[in-house]
This record gives sequence, C-alpha cells and structure tokens, in this order.
Amino acid sequence: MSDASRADGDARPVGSDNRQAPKNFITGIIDADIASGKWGLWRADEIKPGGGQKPGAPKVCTRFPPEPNGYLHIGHAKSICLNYGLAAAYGGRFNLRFDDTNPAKEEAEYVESIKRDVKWLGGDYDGPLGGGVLFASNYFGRMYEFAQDLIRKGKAYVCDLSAEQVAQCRGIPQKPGRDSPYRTRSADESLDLLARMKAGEFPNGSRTLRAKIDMTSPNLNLRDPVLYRILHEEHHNTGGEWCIYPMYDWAHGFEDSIEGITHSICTLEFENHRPLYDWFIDAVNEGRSALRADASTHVGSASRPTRIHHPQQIEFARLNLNYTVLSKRKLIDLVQGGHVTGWDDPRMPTISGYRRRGYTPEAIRAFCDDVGVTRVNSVIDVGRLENAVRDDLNRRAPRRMGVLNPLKVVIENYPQGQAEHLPAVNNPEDPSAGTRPVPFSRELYIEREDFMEDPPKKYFRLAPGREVRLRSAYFITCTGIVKDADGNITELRCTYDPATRGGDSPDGRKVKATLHWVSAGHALDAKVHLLDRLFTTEEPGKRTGNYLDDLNPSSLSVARARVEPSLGAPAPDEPEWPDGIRRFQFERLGYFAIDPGGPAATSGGRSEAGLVFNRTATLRDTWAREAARA
RNA sequence: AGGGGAUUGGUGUAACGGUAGCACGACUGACUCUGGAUCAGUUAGUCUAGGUUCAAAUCCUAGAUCCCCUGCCA
Repeated sequence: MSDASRADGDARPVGSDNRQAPKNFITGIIDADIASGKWGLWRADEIKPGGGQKPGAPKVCTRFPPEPNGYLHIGHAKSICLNYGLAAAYGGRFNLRFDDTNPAKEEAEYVESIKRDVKWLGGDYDGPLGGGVLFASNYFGRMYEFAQDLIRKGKAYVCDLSAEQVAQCRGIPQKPGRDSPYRTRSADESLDLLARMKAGEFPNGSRTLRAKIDMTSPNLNLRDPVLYRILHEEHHNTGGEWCIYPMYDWAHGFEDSIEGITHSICTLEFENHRPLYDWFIDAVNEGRSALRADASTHVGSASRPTRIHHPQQIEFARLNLNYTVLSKRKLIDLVQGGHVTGWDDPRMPTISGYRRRGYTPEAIRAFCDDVGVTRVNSVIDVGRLENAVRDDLNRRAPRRMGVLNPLKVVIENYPQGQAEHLPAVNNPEDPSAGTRPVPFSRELYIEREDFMEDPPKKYFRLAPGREVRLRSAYFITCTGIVKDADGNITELRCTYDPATRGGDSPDGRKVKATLHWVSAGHALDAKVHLLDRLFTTEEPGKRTGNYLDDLNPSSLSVARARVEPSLGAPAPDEPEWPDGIRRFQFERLGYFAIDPGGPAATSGGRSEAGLVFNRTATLRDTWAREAARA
C-alpha cells in the first residue's frame, strides 16, 4: 500500500502513490467480488466533489471503527493501513468512524488523539478517498427504529431479568440456556417499555431489550443477546438525549450498513458474532422489498421500505508483538499506574509514543505491509519494527555527531586557540544532501567506549599508541593518558597528522577505525533519552502472571551528551519532515529525534531542559555482539 | 451437548492437484571515512497417521496442538 522508500518526504497518504496493495486473502476476496459484480459500481452521485472514486468503477468501501476510550497503538496501525490501503488500491472509500456506544468509558480527548494519529499514519479520512469523520451515535435514531421493527416482528422483547439472572439463563457452551420468562411479552408492552427505558423512567440495569433468537444455540452470541441497556450517562455527542445505549453487537453491523461499507474488516474474535450480525440485518430486511438497480430513485414506501445494505464481514488476525503489551487495559494501567509518563511516552507502543520517539509513518506502514494479513495467530518479533524504522531513517535522516559519554581529548600538536570548520557529509545514502561545516579544535570529546587502555585483539578503536580517524577530520594517535587519583581516565593526549585533513591519508596508510567526536569549545549540551524496550521478556507476565513484573528497569536512561552545534537550530539544508519532528542519525550511535514534548510530558520538554533527544533506535552493532560473545 | 477458527524453516508469509518460493534473522565473505549501509553466498520448513492420485502443503478420513466464545465491554 505504501512506498516507504519515498525520499521526497511529502505527506501524501498511504497508498495514494499508485502502488498495489500487498496481496493477501482479503484482496483475493475483493477481486472475486469485483469479478462477480457483487457490490456494484460507483455512481456519479455517490462521489463527493473532488472525490477519488471513479464513476463506473467497482465499489469498495472500508472503514476504521475505533472506540474512543484510549489511544491508538501499533495493532490499530495494522488495521488502519489495511483498510485505508484497500480503499486506495481499489479507488474506494475509507471512513473513520467512532464506535461511541458506551458513554461510560468514552471521552472526547480520545476522539482528538485518534483523529491525529490516523491522519499522521496516512489514513486520509477527509481526503479524496475519505468519507470523513463519522460517529455511531449519529445513527442512534435509526438503530432505535430497527429495534422497534424487530419488536413488532416478534423478534425482540424487553426483559426484566437482572444481569446475574441473564447470565444464569444463558447457560454454558456445553449446556443450553433457558428462555427468559419475559420472552413472550407482547410487542405492544415491549414497545411501551422500550420507550420508557429510553426516556429514563427506569434505573440502570433494571431492564434490557433482547433479541429473540435461540437460547439453545451452541453459539452463545445467539442466546437472546442484549440489544439495549439502560445507562443514565451523558454522551460526548448526544448529551442527555438517550438513557439507553445500543450494545456493540447490535450497533456495529448497522453502522457499516448505513455507511455502505462493502468489506467490514475486523479481528478474529468477532467471527463468532458474524451469524448474529447477519441475523440482525436479515431480521430488518424481512418483509422489505429488494433494492433495484436504480436504487437512487427507489425509496420504497412507508409500509414496504427497501432492504438495507448487508456488508460482508471479513476477519483477520490481530497484530501481536513480543516484548510488548497491546491490550487496552494494560496500556491504561501503564499510564495510570505511573509506569510511563503518559500515552505518548516514547516507550509506549502507541502511535503517539512511536511518533514522539522518532518513528516515521512510512516505517510503520512498511512494517504493516511486511507482516502481512492472514487468519493465523502469530507473534511478530518487535525487531522487525525496529528494522523498519532503521531502514527508513538510514535513507532519509541527516547525519550528525554527538557524544553520549564524553571523554576529553587534547590534540597536543594542534595550535592553542585555533579552530577550523571541516565539511562533513550529511548523508552517504543521498549525495544530494550535501555537506555541513563541523568545527574542529585542540580540545575534543570522543566517546568513552571508543578508547581502551588494554584492548582485546578484535578491538579496532583508540588505544595507547594507536592511530584512528576522526570522522571527516584527521587521523590522530594516542600518546598519553591522564588519570585521576582513583585511576579513572580523565583525559587523553593525542597528536594529529595535518596531512590527513578531511580524513584521507595521502600516503595511503590505513586505520581500522573511524570515531565520531565533537569540538569541546563548540559543542552544545543536550539531554538524551536512551530508550529501550519496555519489557525484558518476550511475553510479559508469562512467568508470574503479572506483566508489570517484567517491566524493564532500564527502559529509560538519560545521558548528558555533547552534540555538534548544527543541531541547535534547524539547518537550512535539513530535510523537512511533514510532521515537523527533526530526526537525525548520530553517526555510529543510532537515530535520534528532538523530543516534541507532549501533553503527558512532565519532564523532557524542550523549554525547561534545552535540547532533548529521544533515541529512536540504535544502529546495528556487530561489535556489541562480538564483545558479548567473548 | 458444545460451537467457531488455525497449523509451511528460528520468525513472518507465498504456492489454491504439477520444480516448496520470498522477506526478516542467523552464519560466511567482499567492500566501506559510520564495527552502519551495500553486495555475494550459506543455513533451515509443509503438525501426525492413514487414504485418493501418474502427481498432495493443497483433496478425503482419523488424530494432535493452539486460539476464540459463558459482559447490561468493544
């Protein structure tokens, strides 16, 4: 669906770049539907002005239907990419619809965060392919009419049983349930009671409206499911208008029906619900006249309305990641328990967390394409996500130098008080990125780990008497070590070879290592958040039953770094990132993004702390692997 | 008296009766002013047992294992 290799960095949404959606079993179903003409063709009057659908092309409509009761996470990203990507690949329509049927748990704040995250990811819900932002609550009136219709048809009844009694009557999978004593209540009485439930005459939990299906069905969802419950609760959209709210199962299929969704894509656990959704639509359609081909002019009549649209539900396996928790409950616990700083903590697997950490939407889309879409429960190695962001940033992120753990180096033969600016390549993957001047002087900092007094054989970096290259600068040779009273190395004395200016030796002599560095007098102070995985085990909680036991105590450590001065303000040749987040590769260290702060950030905001970076990902480090093996 | 799904290298995913392929990882090597990147190569798989067929990952039978379903959550 997306082209993660796009280098121009513009903000085109997923899939609008004419690439085919990755093939999977869902595209197979859609292709077959198109071949059979199942969903018909776009009519001109169905396409909004400027819409991306073509009249006469086969109709494909998808949607992303989140409940606004939390922030979106990487699992939702898979669904967004899938649904938007399908609409894009087939010239269809994509709706963002909030499933806001439970005001007790939903908040407007979440609506805003979800819109932002979907858009950032490329789900362009109000662009050419988008059907806009929609709400289930906008359909409450029609759903209520459908409920009345079922009551009149003898297919639903108001039940006075308590929640416990309903559960009791439902039975267990191996045993049939029992009918509610209210199952035979007259339609007129149910209609009256439902109206009074809606008006708020009864307390929460006192009655429900239930479908009259089959209390002996092996599918528990068909044992007279609850359609409406009484909830005296203010709704973010409808206010106090309703004292009853539809259950998800009752509402969801109608939401898709009303919006003309053709392919209603959801996760595997809803497969058992599909017969119920089909039953609801069929129950409404019973006795109605068929849609005609010229449906635009066919409105039916009051006594015999036309049938409602019957979407096709398709289930796929949700995303699972190792070293990660994705259940909404656990994410809420992490936030409310103070184990992270908020929903957008850069260690969180939320879209806003990844954004703040420096991940790009292109990388997340590439990852979603990469893992594919199937009906098989699987666990994806989180390393693949990390690789996706490395892969994207390697091509696009400008290189800079920063020293996380500084060790002072004095170049003894470099004139005191002198400084020069050496050109450094901005991106070896992209020659057009040019160069930038980097100041060099007598006193420098290098990474403490880049020096060893007594190095093992495979250690290539600086050591007494050894010559290495300073990236884009000079060859230097270590001539002395300065230690404090405790024997800690506090400073290195080196000499440089003026003939190697720029990093090349005219005599062809080789060095085995190139080090990053900064000029002590020119470098900027920066705070760097070194972020690591939030959990130390592949399946958090597997061992003890409590996932919090597997929290990684060192998921966040803070480094006081020294970085090159070009980082202070956006350089003119710095790439423009559509989301405004400045991302870099610190040479030999990894990818880092300037922390944009966030509503939940209590520390780490730029204003109070100066320059703050979040480490997006480390570079692959074969030396670390080698060292660990020894 | 249960019902619904799923099973291909370490991981993920193709192959829809006709050469088991791709990606990631791992391992070798080359190259390199990032121990990065890149390039070349190696590695390793059809849940089990029967059956149908010239031919089975694919069809049939039996079994195994895993996931989902007993909210007035979604």
